[in-house]
Amino acid sequence: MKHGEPTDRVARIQADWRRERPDVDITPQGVIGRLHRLAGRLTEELCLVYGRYGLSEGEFDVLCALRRAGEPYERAPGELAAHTMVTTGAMTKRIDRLERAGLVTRRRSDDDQRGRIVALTAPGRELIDRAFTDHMRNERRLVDLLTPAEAESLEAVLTAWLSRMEDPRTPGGE
Amino acid sequence: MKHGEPTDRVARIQADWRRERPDVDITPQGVIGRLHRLAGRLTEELCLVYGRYGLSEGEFDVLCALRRAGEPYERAPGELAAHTMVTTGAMTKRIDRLERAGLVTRRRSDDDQRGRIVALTAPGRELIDRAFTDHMRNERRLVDLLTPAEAESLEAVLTAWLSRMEDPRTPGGE
DNA sequence: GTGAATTAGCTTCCATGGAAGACAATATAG
DNA sequence: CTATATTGTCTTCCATGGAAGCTAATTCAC
Repeated sequence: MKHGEPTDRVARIQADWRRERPDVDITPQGVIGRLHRLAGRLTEELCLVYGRYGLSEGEFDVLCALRRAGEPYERAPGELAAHTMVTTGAMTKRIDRLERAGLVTRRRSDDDQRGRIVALTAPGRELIDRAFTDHMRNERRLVDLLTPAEAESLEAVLTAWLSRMEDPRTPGGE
Repeated sequence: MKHGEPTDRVARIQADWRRERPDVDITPQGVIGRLHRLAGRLTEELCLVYGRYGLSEGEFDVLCALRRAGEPYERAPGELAAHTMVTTGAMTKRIDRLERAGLVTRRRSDDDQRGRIVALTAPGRELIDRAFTDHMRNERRLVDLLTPAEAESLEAVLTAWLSRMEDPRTPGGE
C-alpha cells in the first residue's frame, strides 16, 4: 500500500474484490461506491436539520415544493408527487401527515372536481421558511469542506453525467 | 438564460428558489442536489441488474459481503450488518429471505453459542458470482459516460469530501 | 465462583413507500 | 347524448427497514 493514501471503506472493499475476483474489473466502484456512500452521509447530515423542525425528509420536500411554487403556495397532489419523485399513493400519505400537523390544507379544485389543491397554511409557510434557511446554512457548511475549485469541478462533472444519463441518444450498452 | 446551458431539474429548482427566497444563498444545492439525483438514478440502473438475478439491493449486498469474505464465505450476522450499514434487526430479515431462497445457511457458532454463522451455499456462490460480474459490467457502462479525466477527478473529489466529513478534526460548523 | 453488565441475534411494532386497483369526475367517440 | 376511455386521487396490501426491547450466552468484578 502506498504511504498515506486514504484507505476508506470503499478502498477496503475494492481490495477484497481484487483478491477474490481478480478476473473482474472493479475500478468503477471507486466512483460509484463513493458517490453512494457520500450521498448517504450527506442525507444523514441533512436529516438532522429537518428533524429539528419536526419534519421527515419527505415532508420537508413537500413543503419546499409548495413554497417554491410561490404565492399562493398551492399545488395539486399529482404535481407534488412528480416534483418530489414519489408515487401519488405515497404523496397522499405525506399530505395526510402534513394536514394533521396543520402545515397544509387540502380542498377540492373548482374547475375539476376530482382534483385537489394542497396549500401551505400560515404556520406551514413560516415553518418551511425557517427550516429552509437553516437547511441551506447546513448545506453550505458541508460544501465548504471542499475548496471552491473542488466544488466547481464536482458540480460540472455531476451535471454532465446526469445529462448524459438522461440523454436518449446516449449509448445504452444494454 | 444563457444559450445551451443545461437546464436540468436542479437548475429549475434553483431558479424557483432565487425568485422566492432571494435572501438565501442556494448555491450549495448545485452540488448536493445533483449528487442526490445522480445517486438515485444510478441506484435505479443498478437495481435493474440485481432484479435480473431475483435479488433486491439489500440481498445483493449481503451476498457480496459473504463472497468478499473469501473461503469459506462465512460471516456473523453482526458483521454483515456492519458491512452493509443496516441494523442487526434488518439483517435478520435479509438472512431469513436468503435462507428461504437457499442462497445461504445459518448455523450456531461453535465457540460462542449465542453467535450464528451465515454461509453462502453453492448455489448462492454461483449466483453472486454471475450477478457480480454482470453488475460490474453495468457500472462500467455507467462510468463510461464520463471521460477518463472526468471520472478520475470525480473520484478524487468524492474521496476527499468523504474523508473530510469523517475526520473528527473537521470544523463542525454546528 | 456468583451476580451484574455486556453481547449477539432475534422479535415486535411502527413508519414509509411502491404497486395495483377502486372510485368519482371528466374527456372523447360515435 | 350516451357509452367508453382516461384522469386524479385515494385505498389496500405488501415489502423493507429502524427502534427498542427480549432472551440466552458470555464476560467481568469482586
